[in-house]
Amino acid sequence: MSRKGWLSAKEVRIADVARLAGVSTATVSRVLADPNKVRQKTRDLVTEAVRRSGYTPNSVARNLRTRRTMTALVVVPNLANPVFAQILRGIDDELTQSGYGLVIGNLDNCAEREARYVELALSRQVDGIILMNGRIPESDKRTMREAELPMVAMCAAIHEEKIPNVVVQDREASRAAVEYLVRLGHRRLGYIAGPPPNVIAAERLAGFLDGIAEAGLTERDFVCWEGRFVFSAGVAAAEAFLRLKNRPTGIYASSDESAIGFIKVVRAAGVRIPEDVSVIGFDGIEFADYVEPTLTTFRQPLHDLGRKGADVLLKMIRQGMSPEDWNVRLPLTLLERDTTGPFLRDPKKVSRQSRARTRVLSQ
Amino acid sequence: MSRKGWLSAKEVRIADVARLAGVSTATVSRVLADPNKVRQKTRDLVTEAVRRSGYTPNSVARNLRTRRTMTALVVVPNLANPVFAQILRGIDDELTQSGYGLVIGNLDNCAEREARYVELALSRQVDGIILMNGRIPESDKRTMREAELPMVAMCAAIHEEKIPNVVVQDREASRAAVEYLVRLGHRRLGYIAGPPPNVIAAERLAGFLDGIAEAGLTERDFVCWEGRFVFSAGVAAAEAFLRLKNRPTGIYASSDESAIGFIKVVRAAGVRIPEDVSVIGFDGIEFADYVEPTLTTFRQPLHDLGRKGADVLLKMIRQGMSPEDWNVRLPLTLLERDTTGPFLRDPKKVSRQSRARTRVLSQ
DNA sequence: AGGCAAGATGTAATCGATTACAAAAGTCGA
DNA sequence: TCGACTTTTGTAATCGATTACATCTTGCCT
Repeated sequence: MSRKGWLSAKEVRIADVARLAGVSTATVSRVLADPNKVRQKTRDLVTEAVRRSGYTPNSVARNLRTRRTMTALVVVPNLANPVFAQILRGIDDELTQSGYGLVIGNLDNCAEREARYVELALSRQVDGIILMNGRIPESDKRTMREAELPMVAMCAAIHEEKIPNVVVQDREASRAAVEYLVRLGHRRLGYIAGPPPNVIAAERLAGFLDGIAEAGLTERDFVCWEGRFVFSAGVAAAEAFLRLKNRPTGIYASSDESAIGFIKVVRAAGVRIPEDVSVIGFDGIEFADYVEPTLTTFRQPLHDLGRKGADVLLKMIRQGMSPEDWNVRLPLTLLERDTTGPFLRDPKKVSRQSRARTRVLSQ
Repeated sequence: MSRKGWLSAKEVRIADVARLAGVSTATVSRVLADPNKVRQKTRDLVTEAVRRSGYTPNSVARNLRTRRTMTALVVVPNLANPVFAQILRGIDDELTQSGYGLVIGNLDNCAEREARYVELALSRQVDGIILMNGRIPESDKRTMREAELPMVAMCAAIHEEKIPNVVVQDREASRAAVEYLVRLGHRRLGYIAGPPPNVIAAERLAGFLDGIAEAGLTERDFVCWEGRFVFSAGVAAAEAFLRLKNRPTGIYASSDESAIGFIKVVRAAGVRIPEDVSVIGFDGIEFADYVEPTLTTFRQPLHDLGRKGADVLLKMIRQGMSPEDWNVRLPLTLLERDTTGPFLRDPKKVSRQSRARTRVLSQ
């Protein structure tokens, strides 16, 4: 009952191949799934019939019967963010290697879309889910837990049983960023935060405050600006910064994009980086090495993070929901470049040394 | 016959809902598909049963029966490239609006993966395909044409019947870029190309040559460097540039990333932009506005391009393969910023004026 | 009340594979 | 050559929805 136009061509089914090869559909199926199960001679017959007919199995039918789709759903808050793009590549590599495919669900910070993806998952179109959005409605969590669908949370610590977290050491690295600025002599700091409801943003903020406390600083020694991990957030922070009478000399931005936005604006206003103000970012996107001056930042092991997340998901899918604790927290690397320098009481002409150092965050 | 662990929970099917509501499965199905087809009273009964049981239709089964998946496959060469990320958002918006989902196939410049996606498409897991890879093996083209799967080519002119192209005016804009540099007085030009097998790269190169011819320049007046649209390509081009005795003063890079990579390296070598060398890019990625100096470039209407591509695909899916010519070629916008300036015979101290102009490419 | 059209619901076939189970074919030693 | 056992193949049920067609209600007009 082929439809209007484009399906009119011969739609070849497994039965056609079976007829052509003079065997049953079961045999054809077996040849395709596990060739050793059928005799060499029959196998050749079938293989030839498949080739001649140009048969491709209908995987929708297969998925229905096997109750598996060999596909995982990955929900990202924002595809345009290079951080997620890199993580996705890691996930993709790992899944592909195991014969799984992936569907990417882009939220674009639009809650409404979220429902669509929950739906997708619940309707058995995928075998598991990786969530990278920082906040998930309670109702959805409940629904999905009830559906007992394997699920891992990345970039967003979900404190739920049965949902492992695969994340980086956001809090520790944030603490270390402050420590780094303090060690350079900065005693008045600024922080460009992430969006408040986001769990990662909260972690990094906590780390920042850890560092503040550790350095013996108080509330009067720092300023916080709210951001959304994007360029424009840095721009807004910079504008606020420029209005201050008593400006911080050390800025920690919780994302590279916001660091870069900040730098652009303050430099345009005549502020020198790093002579007047040091800036350190977070993420380690490729771009950070192409701005002027090159951005000091903590690099996330994005590709590894993706692989690890997919690895954990695959384990859950294959072994069923496991009681074991599969939480993972990967360390970051400090890339010390040109936007940070020692605090100068009297910033005059300073010859900038060019660097090329990289050291691993010690914990 | 629930599997090992995670499927042991009650798997609720349409029959369960039907029983609960005291109606047939047909009625339940109708309520879900088109509520007006059933009487108010029955409808309420069913709705309530659905709610109570927590039923979600199994879309794999539905897809098998309806022979549609309401899903499109989008193949991209490189997810990490912000150009594709933006196009994807446009595609996603359009598809979502029409109730379609999308699967993203990331090639990562790895031909082997390509086969996977052809397979995916052929196995009826998607209703249509959008291809953004610049080169598609002949064999695949044939296979897919035979399968008569709706397909549109974006960012890659495929000269095939039944495969509409939705692209930007690569060639025209390239020509205009040269014209722009020439009008500024530059008579010695450099071109950072894309990867040769890529159709887009070829279009842009052709446009560059158009511009050269139009300006009355000859082969001795320009240099070409091969690239791959990425940062590192610009870096390599810059190194070659620096080795030249008679350097070009106007550079046209066929991607923003390569322009940015180029600028970073030549500036480090003491070349001033735009006093010594003018650089114009192509793409208009957000990032181009955050480098120093801000990059003059042709902006692609990425979001619109994505929407348009998806729109054409949906038309093909809904109306069948059409003989009509659905080719689309969108215009670009010149963003005139700070990396370009007039040719200076004797480049001394020049006060740079800050700009904020944008004008639309006239064709 | 009777008749008829329109509307609502149910029955059962169908989509295209996989796979449990049964049946047939092959292998091998006595 | 005859079981006994293993390997290979076939038959038919199954996955979970949709939908053509048949049947049953309902409403309305005379």
